[in-house]
Amino acid sequence: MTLTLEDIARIAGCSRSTVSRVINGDVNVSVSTRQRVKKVITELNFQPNLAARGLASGQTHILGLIIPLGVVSLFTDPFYPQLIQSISSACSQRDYSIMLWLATPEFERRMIHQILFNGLIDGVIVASMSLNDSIIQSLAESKLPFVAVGRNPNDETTCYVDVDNYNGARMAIEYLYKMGRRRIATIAGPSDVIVGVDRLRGYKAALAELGLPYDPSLVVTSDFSDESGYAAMQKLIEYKPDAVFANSDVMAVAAIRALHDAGFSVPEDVAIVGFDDITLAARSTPPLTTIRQPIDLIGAGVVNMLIDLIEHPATAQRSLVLPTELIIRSSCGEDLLKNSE
Amino acid sequence: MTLTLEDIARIAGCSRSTVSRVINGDVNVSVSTRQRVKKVITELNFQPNLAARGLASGQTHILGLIIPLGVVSLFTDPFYPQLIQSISSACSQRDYSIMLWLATPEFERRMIHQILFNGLIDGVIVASMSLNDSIIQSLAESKLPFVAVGRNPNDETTCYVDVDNYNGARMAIEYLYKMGRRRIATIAGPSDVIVGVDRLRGYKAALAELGLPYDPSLVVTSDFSDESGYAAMQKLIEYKPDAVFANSDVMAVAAIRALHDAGFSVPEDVAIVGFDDITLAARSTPPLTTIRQPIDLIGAGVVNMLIDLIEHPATAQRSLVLPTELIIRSSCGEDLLKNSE
DNA sequence: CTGAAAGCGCTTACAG
DNA sequence: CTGAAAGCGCTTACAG
Repeated sequence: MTLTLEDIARIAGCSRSTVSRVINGDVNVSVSTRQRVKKVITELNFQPNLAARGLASGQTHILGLIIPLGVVSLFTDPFYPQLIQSISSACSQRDYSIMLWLATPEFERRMIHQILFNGLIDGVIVASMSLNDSIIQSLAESKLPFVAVGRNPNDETTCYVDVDNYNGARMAIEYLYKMGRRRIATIAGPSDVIVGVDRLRGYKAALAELGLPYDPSLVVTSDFSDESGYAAMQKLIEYKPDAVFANSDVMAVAAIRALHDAGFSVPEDVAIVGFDDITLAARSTPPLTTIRQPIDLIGAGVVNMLIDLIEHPATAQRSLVLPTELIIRSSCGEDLLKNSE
Repeated sequence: MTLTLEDIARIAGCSRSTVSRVINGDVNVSVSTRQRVKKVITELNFQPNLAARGLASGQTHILGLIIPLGVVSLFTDPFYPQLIQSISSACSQRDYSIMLWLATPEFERRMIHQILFNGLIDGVIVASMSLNDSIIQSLAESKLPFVAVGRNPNDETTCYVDVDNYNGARMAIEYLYKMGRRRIATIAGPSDVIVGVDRLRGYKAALAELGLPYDPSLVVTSDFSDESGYAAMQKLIEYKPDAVFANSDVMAVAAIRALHDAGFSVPEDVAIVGFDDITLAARSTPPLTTIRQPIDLIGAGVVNMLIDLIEHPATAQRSLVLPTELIIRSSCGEDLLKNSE
């Protein structure tokens, strides 16, 4: 039932080698033969068997996508689904398919092995957030091309695509300053999560530039979950910040809830800036001012870089750092500012 | 560098056929040979090449997962990420891998073809929500085993795993009745989405059983998005319902927001029941009473059914309908009830 | 520009 | 219980 190269060759009146050549865009085929073969392929809707192609050529046009789930399921944050979506769409555009591994600790070792040595994957994308990730190490030991979503400051060989978290955080703080806030707190990420570290650096740098004192009691650590955002804000309240920069929109919204529950209002008492610009941000009450991550560009960037790496094995580390953008809504009282200007 | 069966055979002192047999659990291998081979495999951490295995045996141990994204990105609802997670975990347990296709309309035709005829997939799971889905039709025409997440009343051949949406909706309405509500509205799904149709049937059946009149102005259609939940509630307000059963938690939370924004309180003025029991439900203000879908069981059910189908080709339609559960929190005023009892 | 042939790394009758 | 051999459907030097 299923067609093979041989069938197409017979019908087009040529050899299997020639059909293979036109499929793979080899230049050594006469124009007339090429047209004839292409016509047959299209009419019969022929699809080459990828297992056979992979075995013969070593290229499957399949990319692995590994998302370590860690302890807290990061999947409750819409950022990951959107990232998967953007990677999936970029793959389709480049005519690649994707195999997905949600690496829970329990299956991690077995999975890694499967992934690296099953000969089915041309390269892999790892959305690893933490320093010293064992997955990255295993990947590095294999010869498989891979690129990480998110940089790792301790790693000078892994190729990555990242977002400018440092400057994103700076922008947030500078904006809060411009809005008249002076006791600016932050709900930071865990210290082993790189985006959190970078955003905290940006926070501190901005305070220094603006001549604001750095007060450790205004920095509370979280794990990016809604609950920890809520709890962080509760802790912060006693230190009376007039603004909070949260490391994610999910936590920013949780912080707003914590403030409301404690009888404070946003932005009058406390201004809030989030990070990500997920759909939730525009719909919160009040709508959230936030730092947008260009998720579509991350997906496209990482897929293109990986395919490039597969086609032209890299000698040096490659990287792409995408800009963030301040999206002004009303959680910092923009309206008040406009009126006073 | 990468090991092959031949390498293992040489080291273990037997033929490649024998190694293949122990890997595949063939009984025709002596105990001593089996042990010797297994030892070598373990020590060298040998992983058979899946492309070669797929080509030779026709079985790749790879399952396709297709999620049609449709017009509205269903990915903003945490239900899908959780479903992916549960399917992924069930696959790992059964030692299968998964290829993911997020089928946007633009790539749909090409993808379908790729998926069906690339010879790389043993079977597919489709999380299709709509009637007359062209993907299901293409799948049915191919000989590839597949199972759907969600039943299709017009289709008596496709195997599926579903949740008891009909009785879930009934439970919701009966509970609202028990809480003293009599003007019970519903934020329904689109008419071409099956879960919506089933829940609407359950809603109507419950009204009939309880002797409540069916009032079409208390039924508003939505598309499962936050926005449409909000808009639906706004429309409903003029008909003065004292309770609303929303087709998803996302919409239930949006409805609460719409009520608050219009000056009503929940549950005093209007009681709300959602559907899904995503994490958001427990954290809304007030915490949401909802109908829980057993997402983990859906994932395990669909994966096990598909693998079973691959191993024992089915003659008849198979189905699995999982029970839903009423999770009582405070959006219907449970506390009031407790106090009055 | 084209075809015959070898080979990718497995599985699986077949023969013993 | 075990091995030699054919075959899965492709790609890719090689020869012409």
